[in-house]
Amino acid sequence: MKETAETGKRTLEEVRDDFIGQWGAFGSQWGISRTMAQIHALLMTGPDSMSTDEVMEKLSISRGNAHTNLKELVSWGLVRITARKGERKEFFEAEKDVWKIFTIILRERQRREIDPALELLRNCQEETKHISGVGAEAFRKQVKELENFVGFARNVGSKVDKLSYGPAMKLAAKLLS
Amino acid sequence: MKETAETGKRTLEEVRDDFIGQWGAFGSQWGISRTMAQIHALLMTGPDSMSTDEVMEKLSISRGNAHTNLKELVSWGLVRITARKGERKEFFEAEKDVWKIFTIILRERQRREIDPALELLRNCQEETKHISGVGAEAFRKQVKELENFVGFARNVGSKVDKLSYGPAMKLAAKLLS
DNA sequence: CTGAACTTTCAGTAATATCTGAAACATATG
DNA sequence: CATATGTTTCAGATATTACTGAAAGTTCAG
Repeated sequence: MKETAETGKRTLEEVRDDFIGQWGAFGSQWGISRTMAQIHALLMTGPDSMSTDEVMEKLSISRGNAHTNLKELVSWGLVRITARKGERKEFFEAEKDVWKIFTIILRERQRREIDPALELLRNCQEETKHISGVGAEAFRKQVKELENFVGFARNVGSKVDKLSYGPAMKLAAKLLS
Repeated sequence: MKETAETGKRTLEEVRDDFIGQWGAFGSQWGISRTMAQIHALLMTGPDSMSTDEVMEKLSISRGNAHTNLKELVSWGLVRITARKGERKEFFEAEKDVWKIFTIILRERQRREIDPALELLRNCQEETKHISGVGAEAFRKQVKELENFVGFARNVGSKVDKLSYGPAMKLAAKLLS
């Protein structure tokens, strides 16, 4: 926690760099790479779009790393490519609307994790249908219950995904009351 | 996908081992270690509690690894230590109730990830309160919005945590209608 | 107390995930 | 074209995380 000697106050740049670093650490606790989360934090909290070179510079990372993670963010839909007149370079700007960010991540994780998990659970039941015995019963029962729950969670997720911020808040207000 | 040559059907053990393996892979996409997820899957889908040695044997892992991850599961509250009469060893049994499993994980992640994130967001606002300029405005605005959203999500999570399965289903039914 | 049964720790090793830097590729400009 | 500018790829290097196995620690029965 670097700070100016005199006042005990840190500059915007110091606070922001700190934020970006820690946000990256959070990201890596999830399945997201540290750099991807950092770039997202960088673009999200800045006023302007940035080029690959600016991102490299600001985060002290290699071109390859910057490139790969920027494109990964674009593929998630969390970052868009924009143009600046008179410039040939690509510039990147982040989605800033938190509800949109949330639904994008929700959708992506459903697709990448929930759906395959559901399929696994269904297959396991299908394949052990014909087997009897205490072991098979225990296995099937638990897998069935997991499937019910995961399927249920998936439905809730899909529904929430379709909501926009306002209605979602209203619904939550009801829940929280 | 090993299967018996004659029938095209796999045995319970084959299907279950496959399930455990894949469940472990899902776990490692989250912040959970592969082994921890595998042990949980193993205990959850079996009819009986198991000793450390049985877990080692079934998953072909070392004693140290089995031990560490079993204790980690116990610290999460996903696994309990039980005794068997006439045996000095510790036996481990998993929580099987899916709603309980869900709320345990929810609570643990709130504590480990959401709360620290909220603190970060609050600090960042506090520390940049006094700074002006377009960069500072953009930063503060975005951080504020993130804080609102994360705080909101935390509240919803806490509320859900306190629900039991029945009421939760009812609520969800309303949401899904 | 002594040894057997069991649990815990941890230094070293292995596996995995991530990053770098440079070369290949693509495209626009004069 | 030839060159400059910008993008993409990827083999090798590095960093991070997880695992092993053996030794030390603990507990209990006789």
